[in-house]
Amino acid sequence: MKRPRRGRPGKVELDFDIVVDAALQMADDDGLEGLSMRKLADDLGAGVMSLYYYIEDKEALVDAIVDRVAAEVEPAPAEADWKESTRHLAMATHQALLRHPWAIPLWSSSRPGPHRVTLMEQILAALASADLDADVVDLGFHAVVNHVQGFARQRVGFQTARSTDEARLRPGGFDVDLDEFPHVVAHIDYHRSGHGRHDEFAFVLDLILAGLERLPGS
Amino acid sequence: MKRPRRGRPGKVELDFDIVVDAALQMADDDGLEGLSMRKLADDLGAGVMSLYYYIEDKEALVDAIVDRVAAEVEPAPAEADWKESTRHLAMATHQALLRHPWAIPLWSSSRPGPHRVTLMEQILAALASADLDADVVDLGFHAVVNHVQGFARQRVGFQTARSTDEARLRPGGFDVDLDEFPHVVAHIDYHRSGHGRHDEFAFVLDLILAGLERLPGS
DNA sequence: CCTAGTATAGTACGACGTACGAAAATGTCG
DNA sequence: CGACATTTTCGTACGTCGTACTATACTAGG
Repeated sequence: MKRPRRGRPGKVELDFDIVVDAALQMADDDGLEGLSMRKLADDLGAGVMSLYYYIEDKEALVDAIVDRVAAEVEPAPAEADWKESTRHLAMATHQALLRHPWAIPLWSSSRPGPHRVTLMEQILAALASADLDADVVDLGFHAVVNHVQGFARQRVGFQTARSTDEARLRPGGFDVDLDEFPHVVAHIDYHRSGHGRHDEFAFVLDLILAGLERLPGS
Repeated sequence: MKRPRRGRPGKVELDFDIVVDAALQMADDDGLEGLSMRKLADDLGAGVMSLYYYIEDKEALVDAIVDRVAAEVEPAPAEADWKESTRHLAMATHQALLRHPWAIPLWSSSRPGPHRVTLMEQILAALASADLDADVVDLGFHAVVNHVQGFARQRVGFQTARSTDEARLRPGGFDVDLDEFPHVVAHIDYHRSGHGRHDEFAFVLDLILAGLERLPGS
């Protein structure tokens, strides 16, 4: 059934998608810095340089797995109005980023692939479908995007700093005496106590969306 | 005048601050990925391993130069009210990040040093001095921080993508056909034409601050 | 003078991304 | 059927990186 292969036979048959899938899995397991070409090839049972037949270089591979994350964000239902659509897209993006925390720092920095551009298009289209000035659309777009990325970053940042053991084990070069920073302590406690925790993300998101309507542009 | 040195003499006298200063300079010149221990030692005319007498490892060094950036943010004048203070801190941070673009991705991810904690404290203190609920203080803090970081990232992102030459020279693994994404094209054009350019950062910042007052908490 | 502490470095190891080019299969054409 | 181009795989090797280990040279204190 398997159509005969073309080139020189290897231990396994490779493929762009196979390579990217394995890379995504490895990033999910070991983080971004745990993703190396050599380990990836070993995982696949292939030679290192075989990978380079399908990808330009490691940077392109990383771009590809980031775009895979963007592909996980499902479009909003067709009948949704602009606010529901934007809300849906923001929350779906937020959840995708939490599933792949290594992607958070790359979300806006690396070159966007087709799926991420599609996602941008959907958000912009949703905002444009409201009766808002172009200024307000632009503003709202960045507000939403910043909120998604900023919140995700803060969330995983606190997550890793949560286990006080690790924080003590790795005091770093600095030992900041927190007693001198009462507001910072209060802020940390606020989050620790799970105060805004329930769904702060959605709450602030709705504030942003509601705020857009109030602006001069309707 | 120069007090006699203690240890084995090297070609130059080292020091924590000297090392960090040179590292900061190198990051400013060549970016984060251009900062290597070897080049840093060469720059200083010292041996590579000499650096490790003053710093734990490269990560700690990076933490240190990020904190230097935070140190460049001057506190708000004492007579300013909460809104003026927050505004001042946000804008000063924004400008510091634009002076050191390599620091933007690290701003929230790496372990905060004393100066960054001090900056957080100042922002939180400013917000707390207003008559706002704790919820609103928390919300406002993250809104401001996200805005600062998100805006800086977007700014330098567009800056590098600005020269259309480079964007064409490096088409990457993807070639996204922009014709299918009219809203994205419009959005890019909007920014290209320098529309919101004048001081969009401050404009949106003021919107955020004004929005905080309107919330149930006064 | 001797010992402890301080400061500087050379060497070497393992990991990384990847340039280069050889090699083995299949397809096409005479 | 044979010659050649094309497609795919991969071994080797180079340069770079962070840094563990160790040796060394100086000063201060006893």
